[in-house]
Amino acid sequence: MQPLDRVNRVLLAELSRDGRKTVRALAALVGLSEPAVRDRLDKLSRDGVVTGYRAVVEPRAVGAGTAAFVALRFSPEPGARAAVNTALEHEACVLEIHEVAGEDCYLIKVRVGTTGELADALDRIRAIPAISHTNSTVVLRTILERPVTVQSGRPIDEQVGNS
Amino acid sequence: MQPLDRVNRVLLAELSRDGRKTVRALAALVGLSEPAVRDRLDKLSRDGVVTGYRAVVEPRAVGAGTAAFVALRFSPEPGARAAVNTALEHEACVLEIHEVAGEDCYLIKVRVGTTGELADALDRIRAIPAISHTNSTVVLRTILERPVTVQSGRPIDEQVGNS
DNA sequence: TCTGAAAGTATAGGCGA
DNA sequence: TCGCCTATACTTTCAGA
Repeated sequence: MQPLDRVNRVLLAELSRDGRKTVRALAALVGLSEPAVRDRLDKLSRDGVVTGYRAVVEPRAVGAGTAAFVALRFSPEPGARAAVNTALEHEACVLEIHEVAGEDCYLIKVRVGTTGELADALDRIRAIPAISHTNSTVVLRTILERPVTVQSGRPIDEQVGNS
Repeated sequence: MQPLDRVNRVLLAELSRDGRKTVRALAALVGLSEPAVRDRLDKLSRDGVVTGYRAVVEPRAVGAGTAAFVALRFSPEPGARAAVNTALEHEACVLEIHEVAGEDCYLIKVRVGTTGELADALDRIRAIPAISHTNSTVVLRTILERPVTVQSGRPIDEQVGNS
């Protein structure tokens, strides 16, 4: 996980905005040949810097328009954590699980279609044995939701000169 | 925003797993011609069901390995909301802004490289005029982080028969 | 729906640090 | 050895019939 060079930062910045940009266009952008860019992309994937390419879907269009954040507490018994993780990961509506500092153990993000489905999901989550307490925050409206972005720095062709 | 038919659900399920899958491969998967699939994809983009294609980047590799959720309260003056939105959106580290039910007004998700940068970001956020109160929850470890997924239902070739 | 031209991608072989 | 190059063969896309 060494720091990325400028070329890789440009490639990542570009692909995190448009994941279908062609290798050819990327090569022209960074001033390298296509095979060189292909090699870099392969390496970024192999190294786990790029974890995948995805279509981003509007949640409301696919029955996931209702979001909530749920703070969880659970007993500190050995094995409880693994059991909780497994149970939560099997819930398709649980999109994020974060271990957090503070009184709560986990903060999770849930997406479902309706408040009724949210109620059902919470029932299932509360039924997970080790979990002792949940505290839900329902999202009324999502104002911004954007992916991790990469700062590309100055464009490649300004690298030299231009004091 | 009518409900998606089975073919579109398969296309979305596939592209949300592999956003670089070729139209040809998708066409073979759903049993339609390439132009037909191309038309469907164009329409899904036009209709806003697919909002884009992106490379997913490992946050730690690009200096965004530290996450926090920050609950915000702000004065209910007219105009305050718009000012807060604008100020938050200009912070590159603010990845999500959710308007929530409950005592807090907003719940936002922040990603930065280090806890020092987190402190700086919080200082800037607290300096936004209308904001009266912040309550941060620092993420110690992210256990799961996955995109909205689409249930494809039964595979296309099982549509008929097979009682 | 088909088909050929254009665009994009993969692979092989070679060069220089 | 590694990263990059050129050249070429192959695949995919797209527009017109």
